[in-house]
Amino acid sequence: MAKEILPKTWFNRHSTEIAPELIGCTLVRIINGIKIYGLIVETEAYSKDDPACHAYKKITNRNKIMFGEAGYVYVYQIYGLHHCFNIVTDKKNIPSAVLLRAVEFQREEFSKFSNFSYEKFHRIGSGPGKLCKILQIDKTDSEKELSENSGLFVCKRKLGFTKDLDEKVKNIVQTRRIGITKGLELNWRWYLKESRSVSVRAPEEGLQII
DNA sequence: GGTAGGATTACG
DNA sequence: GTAATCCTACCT
Repeated sequence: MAKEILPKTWFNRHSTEIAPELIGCTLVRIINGIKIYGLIVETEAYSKDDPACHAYKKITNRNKIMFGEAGYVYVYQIYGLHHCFNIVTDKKNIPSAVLLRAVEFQREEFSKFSNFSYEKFHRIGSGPGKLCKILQIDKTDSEKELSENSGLFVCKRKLGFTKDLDEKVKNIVQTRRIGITKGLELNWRWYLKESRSVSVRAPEEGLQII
């Protein structure tokens, strides 16, 4: 399992650069002192000048964290029911973030969840709301810094990840974002094609690949 | 002070 | 296809 923590400075770039690079990295959530590891398999980028971005129009109390420095957490509630987990990217005053849309758990992680068997719940992290639910992420986590201390951080890809992808003839699909009404022309979603935990697959899967 | 609608999910 | 469910942003 990956253990090298990505420093805050790693996120200090455009969200469209970060989002595909986060595929294959590991989100680590600490609950009651226990580390739960989820492989990041689907992300979306949001940025300045992007009509789908919550910070498109102006700074508000909700979105202000996106205007700050990279490596912080932005969580918001949607449809009154679900939470979405984002990592703030890019330089200060350039509002942008990457939405984590799906994580995949190895079979052994399931012993850390009570009442969730691998057989029935292997897609328990396949959706932005679902991954927040299983990892107990909510608005109280918003504006925290990614760190061991805050119980939320990201580890870099394991050695050989990109090489493995090359051998499988590229395996990251780039396609349209989900659930938005504006900015649909931007293909700012990326997912790991081979993952069983992708939330929504693109009909054109296999055409646009990295 | 009121309200439209949303970066979703689960179920039929 | 659509109900569930509530906060935020934006309007008066």
